[in-house]
Order: sequence, then structure tokens, then C-alpha cells
Amino acid sequence: MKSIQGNIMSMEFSLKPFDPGQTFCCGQCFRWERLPDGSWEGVALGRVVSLEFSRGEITLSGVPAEEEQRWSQYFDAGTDYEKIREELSEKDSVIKAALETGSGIRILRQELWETIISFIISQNNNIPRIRGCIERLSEGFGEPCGEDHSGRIRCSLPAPEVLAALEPEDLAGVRLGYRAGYLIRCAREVTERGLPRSRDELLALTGVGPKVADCIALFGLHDRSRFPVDVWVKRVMNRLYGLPEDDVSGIRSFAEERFGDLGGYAQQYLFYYVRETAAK
DNA sequence: TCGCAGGTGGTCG
DNA sequence: CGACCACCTGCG
Repeated sequence: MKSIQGNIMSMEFSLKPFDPGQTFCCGQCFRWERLPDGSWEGVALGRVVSLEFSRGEITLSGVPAEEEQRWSQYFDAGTDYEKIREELSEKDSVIKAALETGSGIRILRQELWETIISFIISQNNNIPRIRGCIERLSEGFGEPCGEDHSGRIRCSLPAPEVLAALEPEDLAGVRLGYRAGYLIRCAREVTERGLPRSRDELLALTGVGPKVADCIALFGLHDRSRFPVDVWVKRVMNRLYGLPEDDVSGIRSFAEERFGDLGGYAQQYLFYYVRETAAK
């Protein structure tokens, strides 16, 4: 266990465009939350960090200065969002409206193994429960990362070798349901074969089908052309583009045709757009 | 009570 | 190959 005692450090870097609420709530991550004072707290890259944002400047607390590079990369600082947004806005009026609503979205560069676990858990599941599962799994089997605002010790997700050595019964308390078996088998496959490096290698893992593979490829392998089609995307593609909801391959090929290499960004804007405008 | 939630694996035809 | 369908869990 690494000690972060007496290491209460912070760093600042600029990011434009950026909106933490939009970025953390567009479906890509599960371990960031808004605190009552309006700041954000997250567990990522092996640390518990708090984030404040104003006037284009991010202030990150709980991170040593020498990790600045790592964290600006996590927030995708090297990508020109103005250019991407400009290019996408020329495609059609639907994506243009979505770009307005989610003007501060960025696609985080998350750790691969974390995205694998997270999106296997996400299948046939809802967001509050996904978050709960990830917390219980971390707390029970991960490594301590630090204290959060309430003084609770937060942990990383367990490494592949740790999960590989478990049996589904060991994970009963995490309440993953049938996904516990998927996770353990997947961890064993990763321990044997190494981490996946392509969508095809992802699809060869237990618990990873087309949708989950696209999410992991997009968020964990940083393949920005992937366009994950989940129920929300089906909904928005039907409502706004008139495509049949049950034809996933039709939606995929439409997206590829329309958005090309920028499919991943388009998906995030559309996902956020439909969630924001969801007539509950 | 029952369907549904950010799907997938297994089994049929 | 494509169409079904069971599946843990928790909530409305």
C-alpha cells in the first residue's frame, strides 16, 4: 500500500471546452460524483481526487505535481475538440443540436482494465447499481487509493490476477449476479493471454459482446471511431434519425457512414443529448 | 406482481 | 448465421 500521507497536493491546467457534469454524466465513467458544494470527486488512475473547474481552469487536488502529464492526458488534453465539433456540426442538424447541449463533453482516457470490468458489469444493468457493484468490488478486493471527502478509504478495482484467483461465491457480497462468473472467467483469460489490444481481442473475452466491446474500445483503447449502440442510442437514432430501434447493424452502418472516424465523439454527444431531453 | 435496466452466452432451426 | 431466451439484482 502506497502512502500518500502528507501529500495533499494540487495542480492546475486549462481545458477548453470542458464541463465536468457533462463529461462525467455522458455514460463513459462510473466513479465520479458531484459533491454538495458543487465540486467533483473521483477515483481514477489509482487516486482519490477532487476537481474544481472555473474559467477554463481545472484544479485537481490529491495528486502530486509530477503526475500532471498523466492527468492532463486522462482528460484528453491533447485532442482538439473545437476542430472535432466543427467537423461534426457540418454533418446534420441533429448532431448540431446535440453538440450545443453537450458543449463541454470530453472523452476521458481511462485505464483499460477498469473499463473492461466496468462495462462487463454494465450489461443488462442500471447506472446506480453499476456504481454500487464497482464500489463493493473495489472495497472488497482492490487496493486502497486514499480517503474521500467523508473520510472513507476508497480503492482501485482489483487487478486481473486477483480476480482470476477467486470463485463466483467469493464475490457474492458484491451482488454482481451472473456477471460475477463472466468477470472471473474474463480475468483468467486476460491473465493467460494478456490485455486485449483490439476490438476482436475484446470480443474473444467472456462477457464481452458487440456493445460492451465498443464501449471498451472507445473508452479504454481510445479508438475514437467506435459507436457503441445501447438502448439510449437506439432510442435517439430512432427518434431523431427515424431508424428502426431493433436494427442495430443498420444503426451501426448509418453511424459509420455519417460520422466516420468521429463516431465515438458523435455517440457521446447523442447519448448525452437524449438523456438530457428524455421525457420521463 | 412484473417489467425493465447502458447485453451476452447458449441453444436451435 | 439469425432468432430466441434465461439470467442476478433492485426499483417503480
